[in-house]
Amino acid sequence: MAATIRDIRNRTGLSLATISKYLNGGNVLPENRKAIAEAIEELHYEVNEVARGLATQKSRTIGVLIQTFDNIFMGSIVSNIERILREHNYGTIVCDCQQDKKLEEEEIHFLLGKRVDGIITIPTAGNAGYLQAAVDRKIPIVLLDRTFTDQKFDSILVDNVEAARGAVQILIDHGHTRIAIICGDDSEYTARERLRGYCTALESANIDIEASYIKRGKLSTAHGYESMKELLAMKDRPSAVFFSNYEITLGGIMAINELHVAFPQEISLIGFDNFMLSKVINPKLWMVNQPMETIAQQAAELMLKRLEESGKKGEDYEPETIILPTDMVEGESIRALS
Amino acid sequence: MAATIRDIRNRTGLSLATISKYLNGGNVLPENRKAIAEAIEELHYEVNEVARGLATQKSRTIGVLIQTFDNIFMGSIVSNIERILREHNYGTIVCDCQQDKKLEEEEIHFLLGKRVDGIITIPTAGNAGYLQAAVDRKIPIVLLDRTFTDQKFDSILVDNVEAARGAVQILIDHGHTRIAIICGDDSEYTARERLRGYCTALESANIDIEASYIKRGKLSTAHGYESMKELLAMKDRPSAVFFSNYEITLGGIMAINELHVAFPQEISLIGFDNFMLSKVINPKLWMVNQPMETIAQQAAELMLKRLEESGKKGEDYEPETIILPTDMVEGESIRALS
DNA sequence: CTGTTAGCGCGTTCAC
DNA sequence: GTGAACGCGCTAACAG
Repeated sequence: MAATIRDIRNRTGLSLATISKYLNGGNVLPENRKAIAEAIEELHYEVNEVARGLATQKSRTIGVLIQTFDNIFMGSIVSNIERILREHNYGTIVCDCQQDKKLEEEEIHFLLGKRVDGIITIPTAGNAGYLQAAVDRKIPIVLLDRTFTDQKFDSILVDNVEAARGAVQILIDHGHTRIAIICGDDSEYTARERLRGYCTALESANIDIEASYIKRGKLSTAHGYESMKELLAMKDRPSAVFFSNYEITLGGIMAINELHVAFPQEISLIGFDNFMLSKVINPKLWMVNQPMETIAQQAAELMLKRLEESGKKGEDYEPETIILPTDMVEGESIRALS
Repeated sequence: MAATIRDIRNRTGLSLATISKYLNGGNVLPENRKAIAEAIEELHYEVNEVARGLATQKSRTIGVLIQTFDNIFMGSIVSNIERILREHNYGTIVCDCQQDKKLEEEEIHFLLGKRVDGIITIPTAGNAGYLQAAVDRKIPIVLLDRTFTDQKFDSILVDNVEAARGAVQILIDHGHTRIAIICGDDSEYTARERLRGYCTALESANIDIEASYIKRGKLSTAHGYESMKELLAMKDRPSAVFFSNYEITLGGIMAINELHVAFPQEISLIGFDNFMLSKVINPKLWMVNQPMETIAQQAAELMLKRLEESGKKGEDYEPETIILPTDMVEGESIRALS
């Protein structure tokens, strides 16, 4: 159906090699250039990237494997990665594994089957095993948001410890000492880090860590919701709560609204990762904000760099770890205790 | 680097055809099956989908072209489409054109270059011109959320007129007559439809349509924000406002919060498309809700159906239009006037 | 049921 | 600068 390079040959009388050179920016006589350009125009010719991929052993496609699509966080990251890669003429195949480790490994094979030139992923699994097939293929891999301890990869992270420490410090600065955290469990890299930041802040302020103020569980709206309710029901309830991720923030706010608890009057709050919420909730929520665009940009650029390298020099390189700072969005959800 | 079908031949002594048949589910002797399976295992063989694509002239990849990634609406749709297609062994290449018509057309060519087997898209442009190249290629195209008048395509739509009519009717039922709408301008298909629904509701209740209560502009947070402020500043300000899309709802709420306007006491509100907001805003927001999962599912399934058909029968088919109903999420943001 | 032989559309040597 | 020939990895007839 679609025109091929051969149709252009028939139309121009030139050889395949000449046309190929034209397409790839080689030296071609001006008159021939013109003839080819015209033929392309008239025949609506478009390079068949599949055939080109077979010949060059490069698909000019990057696989992006994330945990879920269902939050604005992912949308922003995927969107930006996709945009930057496309500007460099790379396509993006996006998969989400729905937090399922088995699916996650399957997706890797799926992407490898498509012969992606590289993989950018936000891991769901706790270790790098599922990536082995990709590692064997020696294609660039860039990890986002979390890393592994068992194997080194290029990684783009945020400083989770510092982000959490900073959030708790703000509460301390406002005079709070009964500070709770709702966070993920030990299986979650980011949860471990953020909990560490929480503890660090309290310790350096000489505040005892109260186990019942630490609510661990899944990184879900439900966990945020339930935990917030439990905290509110305590006899010696905390005066401030740190929601340590997006879903938890959402769930926590839902519980607060449902129980008609006024904040910051009755309880002080600081959330995570939910810039939209901070604009829409009344009173405005204090919030730790991750630099989504920067994360995406760094990931895409590191990937492009690796792709370029692997064309030139030897295969091996030293994995890089880029740690980005978070920033704080001020709100009105923290009450100063005298 | 990676093993090919030839390596398996060398390993098993069988021919390429036999191995190919094995891979494609043909009849192969049990002993040979076993030998091949073992070789695949040991060599870590994975089908090269690029080569297969060249041979079959099918990429088993669908292009999804959307306007933007930056709202949860898109995330949900893309996520579900991707999941369903993958379950049928199709990959998905997602592009967003950032509401830019020129980019939109470029993306189509990009996808065609990748030889996608079909395209699912939420159009940005007002007419089907940009799709011409894809139409010429005779690949299935499914439109989401909006259609064109100049050319017929498979389309998955929601009943925008009825959705808007229903929203305004709720306000009327609560005794409101000074009802404003913040919506998009005439260039937007959905905006036209929703405005029609608004007018229909008012007319059938014999309420005069007040031009100053109709705020048209871009489908942006900024437009929602500015318009809401303007409405609140009117001498004869409306007693109720219908936010007719996601961003507008967001912007409207921001304005309300900023000006510390109490709702529903001072003004009644009903929003669109922002399920998350409805859970998190206090008091709960009334909301028109689009069935995202169903939209995505219908789109993916229609695409799969077309792909199957084009394998069998003739090329042509009669475009289908599927119109889905919206539903209403009750809240506490509407005050009953006596 | 299995092996042989052509392509699929393009990139890439080499000679010319 | 240009042209012919081969190969990328796989599928699809057709013969056996």
